Amino acid sequence: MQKNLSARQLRAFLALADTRSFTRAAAACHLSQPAFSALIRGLEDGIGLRLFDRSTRHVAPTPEGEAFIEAARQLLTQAESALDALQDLAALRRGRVALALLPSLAAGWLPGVLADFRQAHPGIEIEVFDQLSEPCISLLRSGRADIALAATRVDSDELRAEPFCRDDFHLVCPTGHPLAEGPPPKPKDVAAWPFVHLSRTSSVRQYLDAATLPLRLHTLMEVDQLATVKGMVKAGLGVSIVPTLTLFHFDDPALHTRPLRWRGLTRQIWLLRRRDRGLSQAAQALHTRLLAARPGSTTTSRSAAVGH
Amino acid sequence: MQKNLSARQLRAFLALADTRSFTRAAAACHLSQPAFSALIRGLEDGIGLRLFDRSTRHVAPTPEGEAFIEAARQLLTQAESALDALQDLAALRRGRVALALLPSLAAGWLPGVLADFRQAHPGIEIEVFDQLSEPCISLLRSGRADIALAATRVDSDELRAEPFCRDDFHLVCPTGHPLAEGPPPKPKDVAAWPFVHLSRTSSVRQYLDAATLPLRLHTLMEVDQLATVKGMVKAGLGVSIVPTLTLFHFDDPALHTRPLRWRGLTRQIWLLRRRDRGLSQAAQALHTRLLAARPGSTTTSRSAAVGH
DNA sequence: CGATCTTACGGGATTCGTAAACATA
DNA sequence: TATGTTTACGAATCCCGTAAGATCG
Repeated sequence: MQKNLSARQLRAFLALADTRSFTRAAAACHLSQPAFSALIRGLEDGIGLRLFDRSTRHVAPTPEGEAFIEAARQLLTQAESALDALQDLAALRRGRVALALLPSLAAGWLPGVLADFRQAHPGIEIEVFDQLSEPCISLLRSGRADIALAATRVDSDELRAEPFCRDDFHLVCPTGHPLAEGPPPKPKDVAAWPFVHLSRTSSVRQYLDAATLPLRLHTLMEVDQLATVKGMVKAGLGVSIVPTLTLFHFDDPALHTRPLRWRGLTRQIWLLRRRDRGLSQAAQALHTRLLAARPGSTTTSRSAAVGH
Repeated sequence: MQKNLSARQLRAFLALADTRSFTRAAAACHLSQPAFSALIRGLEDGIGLRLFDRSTRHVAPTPEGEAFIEAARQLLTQAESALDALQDLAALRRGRVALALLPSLAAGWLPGVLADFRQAHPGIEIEVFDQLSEPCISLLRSGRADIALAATRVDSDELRAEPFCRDDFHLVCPTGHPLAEGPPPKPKDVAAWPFVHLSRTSSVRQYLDAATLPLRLHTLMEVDQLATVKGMVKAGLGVSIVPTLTLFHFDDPALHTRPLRWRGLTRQIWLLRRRDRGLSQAAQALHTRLLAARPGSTTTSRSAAVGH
């Protein structure tokens, strides 16, 4: 039994049931009256049942037609609501996107991007996982995140990595500290001072160790949070080296920061996505914005404006 | 926004989501693969959103397509169930019909008709109102009955009457009674004996009075129920005259019945329907059977077989 | 006889299937 | 290279609108 049923037929049926006139219903459907008549006949033929009693002067639903009115109305409503929901997604009026990224990006750079994004698409729910690279990748693998920005390149069967931005490092020392002035400090210069390290779980430590080899920095202590680094350095206990992206933590008159150009002392941030699943429209839109506002891009985003 | 959505599109969409292959889904839809491809493209264009990510080697729903699967499945299920319900009505597998008719018809003639009808259409619910003509017509007017068989002709704006059958009258007397034999009795013959009348509320009384004018029958008593008439006559208290259709009440060796051919002593039974509303398929089917099995028709119905 | 639904019919759009081109693993 | 999707294209079908016909009040 080849049942085909179209939304137009349902709309025509309801229009006829409402107006009880082929002429008026045809007008309501923007059709000529004979075409409308054929549409109704097609519906009736498809069902194998007469839905309207028509004499030239009077049109009324048959008892069966009457019974179908409610069902048709409901059906059409649901179809339209389903399509509306889909079109809301297409138009970015609704949706959801989950982003996993490094805490440094999440705190300093992301807020401005999201502010723009949210203003453009207020209906889209955003979930942010501000985690280190490893958890970010797990979130992506498990499907809880759509996109990840992490310092680890993972280009596997499941995941696809593309370069996102580079992150340089800055020296942080108290204002007036000897390292704050003069020619750009070398590893040996920094090694002369007590150094506040970030914990090993952060990828930063690995970059530092690699870039200072064969020298070893003079470790004063290891801490987990950048805020702690700031406090220690500000108190004059030592100096530190932190990624440029985290500099917003150190915006303080008592502190001085200066860029370092040591060989190898730069890290790559990768944008990671699942290979098996495309991005939702919302994720796509956010992806576009992330790229447009990537640190170091020429496009001035609100994040840059706020940052300085 | 001209949303048109057809069941074929939904079926195609679901087939593709299930099989994840244009080729297999096209086969499932009995279409060539390019035609199927165009169908999907038409759906996507109509929505304005890509529903599948396809590379030549892999087909998978986009996140939005994924979200639509459930809605589409539900929509299609409901559409099919609505159509099935309608086709059940068309095929007389389901439905409902309400018939209002005189108690005499309801008890004697109707059961056989309904037995046949029910056997042919077990899924159709039947409601019988066994009432006198007046209530029958009220039921029809109020819409609680689809068809009425009554002794009153009502041909108004609302109701349409067509002749259904004629009903003659029989004399009822005890076996061996003088009126049981000899030439057909005339009114004056019957007037010589005590007579058991049916109550005035029955139309029978009016026909009797009219047919015996200017004579008046010798009224012994008035009762409401035919069973009471039978009891009285059987006890030898008097004789009576009853419609032929009620003769099944008097099938008793102690009683004798014989037809009367008095002028005017015949009543017309009318089949009444609403003028504003067509009959449902179930009512239509019953209507056909009522006519086919009408008393006096050549067609032998089960009612006739049982009646004798 | 007038309003309204149905039928008839020519033109245009849609949709089909076959065949060739194209793309990815 | 082989499998599977898209594009190209001619043919059949469907659908629409105009015009004529039928029917009921």
